Amino acid sequence: MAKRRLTPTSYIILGLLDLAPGTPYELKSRAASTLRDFWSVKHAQFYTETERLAKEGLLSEERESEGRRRKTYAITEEGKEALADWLATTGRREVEVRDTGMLKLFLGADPATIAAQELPAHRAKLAEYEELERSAEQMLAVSSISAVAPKAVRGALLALKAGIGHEREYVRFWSALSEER
Amino acid sequence: MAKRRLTPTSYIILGLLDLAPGTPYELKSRAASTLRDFWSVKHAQFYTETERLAKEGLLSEERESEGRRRKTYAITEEGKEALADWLATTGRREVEVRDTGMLKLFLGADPATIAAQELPAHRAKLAEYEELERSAEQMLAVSSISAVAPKAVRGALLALKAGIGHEREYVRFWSALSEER
DNA sequence: TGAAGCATGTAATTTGTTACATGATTGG
DNA sequence: CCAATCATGTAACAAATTACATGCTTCA
Repeated sequence: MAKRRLTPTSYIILGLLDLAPGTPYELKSRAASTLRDFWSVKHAQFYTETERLAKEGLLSEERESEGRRRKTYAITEEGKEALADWLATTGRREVEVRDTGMLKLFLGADPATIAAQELPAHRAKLAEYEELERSAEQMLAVSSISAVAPKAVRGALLALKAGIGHEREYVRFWSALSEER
Repeated sequence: MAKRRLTPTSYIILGLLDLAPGTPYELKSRAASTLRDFWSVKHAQFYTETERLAKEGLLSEERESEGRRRKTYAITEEGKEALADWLATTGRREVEVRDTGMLKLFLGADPATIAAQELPAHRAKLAEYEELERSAEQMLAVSSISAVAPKAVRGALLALKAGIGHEREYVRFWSALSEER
């Protein structure tokens, strides 16, 4: 079983399955919102990548015997190890933005035109995040829940806070460009 | 000549060639720093993608007859049109972050561990950007230059300013997490 | 003068994306 | 009960990443 280097996509799947077993479809749903904003995975990948990971022994696979014969995956010990290793190690880092609006601006597009499209989108995203944050914090405020909340839940909230900061920055930035005369 | 949908990578190449003709290797160099931080292109792509674009008539290709027989590409009228269209249209937008540190945090890694790696990297990036900004602004301050500066130069500066804002935000964010007890 | 490291490409492999299909549910 | 839409998956295609090669400079 040749050890390939796992991709971020692999770890996303491992991480999501570390919370609970599920079908590729469920994973796709869990990955919707928030996570997709900073590392999107197309739905077909949940099928191909789970299969690969299962073949490598990092996931176990169980197929319904009747009906739709859905496959449910669960993380194995080996999978947990791989995930934990990656989370703990301080290896290759990478930060990249992939923002089509910014790219257009960079390449010489008219700032006001782009801003007109970007500003409302970022405002909306910011509002969405703030709403999410409110409800998440209410939940965690209930101490009985926060006591058992897995690391990843805390992590998701932190990432959300980061997202809010960046969205504020985006709103600031594109606002300034909208007003350009 | 079937019209495929061009990718951001295609437009990056078109945009860089819109400034001046060049070999794939030169393009790679132009794309280093700044641009790569928000849309990275691996060096092999500069070879394969220029070839595709040339085949589609968006670039013209000229090969040295002696020596290393390097290929120099230039943007064609058709290419300029394609670029301008894309820059002017307000189509599909996409914003994605692709930040391995944030992803680890999201998936449950220990915040302080990640912060210890991220914070210095972002501080360094911020310093680099600020330095770049200073020299760019000095250049543009010379009015004879700024008068002829192409749109893309202005755009690059704006994108740089955006980058600075985000790096500040990153520094703020990871600083807070480093202090966590 | 030889090693290191840029410059320059191509090929192989892996990933990611798009397209296609079809069964199940549910609101109207 | 029918049209959306959600759920579920596979297959084909395109793009990106990694590996492999090798000629040129340059500096110790």
